[in-house]
Amino acid sequence: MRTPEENRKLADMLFPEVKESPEDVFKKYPKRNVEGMVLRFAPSPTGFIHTGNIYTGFVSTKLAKQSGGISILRIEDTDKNREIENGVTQIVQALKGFGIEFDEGMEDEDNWKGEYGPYIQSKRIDIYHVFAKNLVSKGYAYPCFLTEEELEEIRHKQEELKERTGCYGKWAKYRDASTEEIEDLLNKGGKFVIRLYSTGDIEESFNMKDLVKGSVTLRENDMDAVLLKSDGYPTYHFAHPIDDTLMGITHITRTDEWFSSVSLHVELFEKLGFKQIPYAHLSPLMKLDNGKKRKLSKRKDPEFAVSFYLENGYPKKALLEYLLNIANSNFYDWRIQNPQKDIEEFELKIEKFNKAGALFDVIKLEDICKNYIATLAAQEVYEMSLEWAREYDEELAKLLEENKDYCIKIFNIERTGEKIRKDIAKFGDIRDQLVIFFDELLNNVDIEDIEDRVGKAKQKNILNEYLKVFNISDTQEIWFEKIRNLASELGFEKVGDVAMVLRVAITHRTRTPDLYQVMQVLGEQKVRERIQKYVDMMI
RNA sequence: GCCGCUAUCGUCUAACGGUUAGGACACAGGAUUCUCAAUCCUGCAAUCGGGGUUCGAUUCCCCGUAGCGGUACCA
Repeated sequence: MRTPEENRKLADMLFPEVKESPEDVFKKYPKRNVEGMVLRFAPSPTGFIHTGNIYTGFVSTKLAKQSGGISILRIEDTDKNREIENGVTQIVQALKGFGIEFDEGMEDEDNWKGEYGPYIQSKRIDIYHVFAKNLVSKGYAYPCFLTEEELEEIRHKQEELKERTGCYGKWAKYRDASTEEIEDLLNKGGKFVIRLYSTGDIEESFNMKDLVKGSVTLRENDMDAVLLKSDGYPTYHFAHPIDDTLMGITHITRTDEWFSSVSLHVELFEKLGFKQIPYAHLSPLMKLDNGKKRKLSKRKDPEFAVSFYLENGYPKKALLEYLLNIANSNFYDWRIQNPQKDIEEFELKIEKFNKAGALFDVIKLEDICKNYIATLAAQEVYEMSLEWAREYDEELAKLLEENKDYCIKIFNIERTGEKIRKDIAKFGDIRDQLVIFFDELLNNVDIEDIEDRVGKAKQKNILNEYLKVFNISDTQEIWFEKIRNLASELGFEKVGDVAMVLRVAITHRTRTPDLYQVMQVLGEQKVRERIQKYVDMMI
């Protein structure tokens, strides 16, 4: 064991450039004076934004906002190996695309807003070093010179002995090394990391409250975890208590995978002399893989990349609704009762979060999307489709731009009144729905064959007769009356058969929106043309 | 292996220790002055297993089992 005096000397030896004390640092980060929750979303800039990121980011900003608090975007870029160019901008843009914005934090690679910055960990190295030095001087941390090979060796030995793997207790070779030995290694240029000098006992348990999980029992930590890597960057474990404390975070919302490290974090809060910030561990989004549930992963599940939803044109708000539904499943009941309200008005409750991970259910998502789009006015559908198309389907964008009024009329079919059509889940579906309204698109698709139902001669007969009575200004009642009369005159039992012949002649499809409305939108001339063309084709 | 968390229809979930275990999505059937969609109605379908505690257990306790997460100089 080193004496307090030796530890102070060691601290100076290790961090000669660090002059500040923790108190000095705290002066730059005054206590906040806010009523609500101060929450942070802290992703790594790996260049891959996944649905889980949107989920955590959305939930954090929503909780902060509805409580009258502050939301922060902090970037955790302490792993240089995983960094990617423009990673920060990508995250910011992706979140912004979903309407998720923060009160403080990074705005792109170099800029941030807020008084508690820097909001990117690579620019906070000097801060971490102040606390690391302080910990060393108190004997709560020490330099460790174990190489990767040595660590590997230790692990093998532990496995052979069936002991827990890791750097702890008697296995932590350098925790009680003498100052002389350390100095010697330093002089030889030995690479080192700074480790926690853990005083926990794995045999001891303690209780704590997690805002989502409730009361939990944990073993004390006894691992001499790495605090500062050999490149001087902090590990997540070390940066977390420091950043969250300095930034005045009131509740730590993070994904469940961190739960196992809570006891380590608790020990760090203690050793750093910080007040423990309460945790809320959010269960992760899962997917079914070969019949097994598992956490969504970046590498294995490209379909959970946010870009997937954007490319297919899932309405962003509907995705948020789906995520809200996963967070607090009573959201759906609320939505049924308040079909028109904005999700801003729904109050998310942290204690209602589900404890187990939820499977990501695309079917349910599509249901929400359909319902969402059904609440929009034709004009809005047009605008959103156009916005999407401009980015992902230029040809469609052109079509929409050149036929604005016509398209709005199309989108208005079965959008008013009692029976609202719910067949659009995503803007990627729009193109297919427009096909029957544009000759140039219609000519490229095969005509659905209904000869089995109604023979050619009869079809021809129906159409010729219909052309004689067709009048575009008929009301829907008269329109239908005419079809019914035609059916009985020509000896058809079912009105549907006659309507089907008309439908196929006009749209080339057996399944379309309300035929009367479709014809109204197409206009008299086009309807006559198409019917005539179909008749001529019948030989 | 070890540590921890979780466990209700296929999925997301609800149920002061007392309910015919409820709802939503999906699915199936029916209704609807045209097909599809929508809408309405009906149906299908669950408390992981075993022990306790209790008059009574989905609910509390224990033991299994399963799933998930962690077990890194990744976050």
